[in-house]
Amino acid sequence: MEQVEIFKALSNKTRLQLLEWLKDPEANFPEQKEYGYAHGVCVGQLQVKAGLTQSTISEYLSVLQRAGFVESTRVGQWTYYKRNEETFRILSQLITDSL
Amino acid sequence: MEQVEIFKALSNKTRLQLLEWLKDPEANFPEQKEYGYAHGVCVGQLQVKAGLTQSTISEYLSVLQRAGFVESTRVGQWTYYKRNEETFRILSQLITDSL
DNA sequence: AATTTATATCGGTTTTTCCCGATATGCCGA
DNA sequence: TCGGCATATCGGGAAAAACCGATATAAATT
Repeated sequence: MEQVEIFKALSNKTRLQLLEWLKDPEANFPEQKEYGYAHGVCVGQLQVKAGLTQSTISEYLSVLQRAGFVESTRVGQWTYYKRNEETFRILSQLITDSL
Repeated sequence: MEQVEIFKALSNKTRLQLLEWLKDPEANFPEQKEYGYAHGVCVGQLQVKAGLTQSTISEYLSVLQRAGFVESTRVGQWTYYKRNEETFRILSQLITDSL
């Protein structure tokens, strides 16, 4: 992934918001409590909270995934997304080291 | 400055290139040796090296300045730009702390 | 097999970004 | 004060991004 693509992924308010929400699924998505948070949060919950259409959120999650900020797990008919903290650490390091 | 604006400033190949060149003015802009590097590199040098028009580079430097990545100094008819390392440190910190 | 539910993908409209040429501004030397 | 040089700003065309609604796919339910 190109550096510039990484930053593009972060250049959108909604996408930043999704990443922030995913920092604390329990607090931000209590509706999902009965299903657990092991693999993160499913697309539908994120979509409702963001208030944009399903297609848009799906696309945004895909952008974040291509940049490495989230990973997805398919469970039955649901796709769960959770943060990949490693990528954030690497990015932080990249900024101090090579930017 | 909004977080998203910071990342937008970094979402362009040429702007990232400018920041990289400014890390080592002596190595990347030997033509400017006789004028010194105290205040960084002047717009014209950056423009020639980038191979885009003067207006584009001027605009890009302005974007980087608004985001805090560079600062400018006017000396006679020249405007010199240099990196503001503090901003990079803050951004790196922001990513580990709040992103 | 048919229906429902969750997500992904596709095609299109609007907004934003990229990058240009032309022009304005500001500083300098003749 | 004029002409020239460096930079900034302005207006615009082309490309990309931000969304949307419609449709496709895939799994679960009947």
